[in-house]
Amino acid sequence: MAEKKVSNAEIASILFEIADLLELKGVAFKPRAYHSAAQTIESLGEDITEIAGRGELEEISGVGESIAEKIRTVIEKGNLPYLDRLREDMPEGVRELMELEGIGPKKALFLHTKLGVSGIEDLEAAAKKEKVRELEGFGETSEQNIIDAIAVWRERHERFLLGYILHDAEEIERKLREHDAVKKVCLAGSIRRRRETVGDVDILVSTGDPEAVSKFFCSLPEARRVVMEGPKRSSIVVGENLHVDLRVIDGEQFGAALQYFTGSRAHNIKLRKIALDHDWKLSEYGLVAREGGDIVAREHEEEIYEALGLAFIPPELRENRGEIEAADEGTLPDLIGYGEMRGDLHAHTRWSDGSHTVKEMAEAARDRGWEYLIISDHSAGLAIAHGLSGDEIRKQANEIEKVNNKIEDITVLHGIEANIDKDGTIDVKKSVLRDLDFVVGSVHSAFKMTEKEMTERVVTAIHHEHLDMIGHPTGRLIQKREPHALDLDTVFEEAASAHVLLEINAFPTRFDLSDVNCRRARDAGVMLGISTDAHDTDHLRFLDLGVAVARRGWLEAGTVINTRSLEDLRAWLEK
DNA sequence: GCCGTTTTCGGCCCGACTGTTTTCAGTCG
Repeated sequence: MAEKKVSNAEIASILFEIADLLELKGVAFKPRAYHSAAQTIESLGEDITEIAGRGELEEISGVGESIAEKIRTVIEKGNLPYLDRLREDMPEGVRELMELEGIGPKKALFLHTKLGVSGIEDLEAAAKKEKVRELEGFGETSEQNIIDAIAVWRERHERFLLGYILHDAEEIERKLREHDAVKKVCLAGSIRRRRETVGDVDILVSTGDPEAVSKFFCSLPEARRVVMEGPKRSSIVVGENLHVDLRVIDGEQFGAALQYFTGSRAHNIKLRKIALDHDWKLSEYGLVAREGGDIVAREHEEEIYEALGLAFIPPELRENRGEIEAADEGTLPDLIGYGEMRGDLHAHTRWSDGSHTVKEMAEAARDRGWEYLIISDHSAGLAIAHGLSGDEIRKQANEIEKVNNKIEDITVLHGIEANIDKDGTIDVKKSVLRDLDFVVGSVHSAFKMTEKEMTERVVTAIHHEHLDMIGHPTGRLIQKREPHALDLDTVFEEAASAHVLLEINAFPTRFDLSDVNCRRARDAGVMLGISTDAHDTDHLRFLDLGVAVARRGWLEAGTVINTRSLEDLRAWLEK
């Protein structure tokens, strides 16, 4: 009987809960320790069970003797008596109150003690009965704020997918840039770091006329609602309840503000500690001497990193995943650039479930300046997507040849996205595959297998003589479907030795491999390919999102096959 | 509970805002 493996997310969630419960109890400092350990583990590139197996838990930053012991207990026993005891001490539902904006541990406990509320539903009823305003330290306003916070809590529980909002955010940024009174403008926050999901959008501007710019911002046609409008800070709601905040920054402090608002929090905290070592302090207003307040750096972000003795850290790396240490040692990767892609490896047409013809897709790819486009429609096994039979694949070859004869400045290659069946076989005959330029194999069915079975399935496909790339290797859909059980270390090892590519699928719902898995793959010597999985000419723009994932995964151009010319791509595939 | 080119003990990131207060605690990013 297979033992259930504890995931990093589960361990992180347990540590987050301990942090919250300790905070509710009023314990000092420990909550921060648990919180910090949880954050690190949440974004760890390796399975924590593996690390525990090697006895190296305490090498994880923020994990010491005590937390390591608790992690081991969870892995071995599946539960944690320490957490159970904490839960007994703290009435159910109190922690839930902390999910509300404006409610922290103190207020949560106070509301529970005074009103007997346990949980958000209870609190809402009490607030509507005007019970909250009677409490010491509360008033009518804070009661209304609680009611509003509950409405927000109900409405926006999810984050937004980067790929679906980046374009709109950049449009707003562009409009601001074109405004006469705007001197500098830049996206900040998680969108600048290109996290796969984004909570809200932060835009920084410097201007000589804050009021005019704020007014312009709040009257943008995209603004469905103005949350607040002021000279320092304004906030609007666009699209499906996405909050966009504008912050007006003094031009001399722009670099410091940009650094600060780009985050991540964990990254910034570490930087501030380094600043302290120099007897400086770092804030959104600048890097300044603790005594006397002399300014060390503030106008440009680069100057702040330089002053701290660090190489400049690209925003995509600022997650406190070792980038500060690498910047200190001069070992940061020379990240793949957004302009380095030469073509797309995976796109669909009307032959299967795409919405454009081969010619239309080719022209759109050419207009992006690419050298090649691989058309890889679905195979017959995916009936729902009108997958192609062997005959149809041969007919498609004729069409592709015609398009190549007609269009200049781009080469269309003929590929297929074939299904990897349950037993690891590819659902297209070798006699057909042999004539194709590129073969992607993807799992599209029977996701619920054991890790062992799924790993065998994928590894069998990797060793198929015609297979070139595994498409969306883990099958996850962000915020929708968990990755299927798969031993990635084995997959990486086999892909590297079999000379098979793993895909970074840049479709906004996928981002598969993910940033942390890219980094693991790189470390295992795997060659990766970035592709859009476009089903529409407009989707070709997703390629840059894939580059963002790759950058967050510390990848250099050399480990991404489609930074290479068509000639070099073909040479690699020949091997 | 973690961590260490000033520490194995004594610190632990910074500043602003909000709502409720005559000086501040709590919360947020």
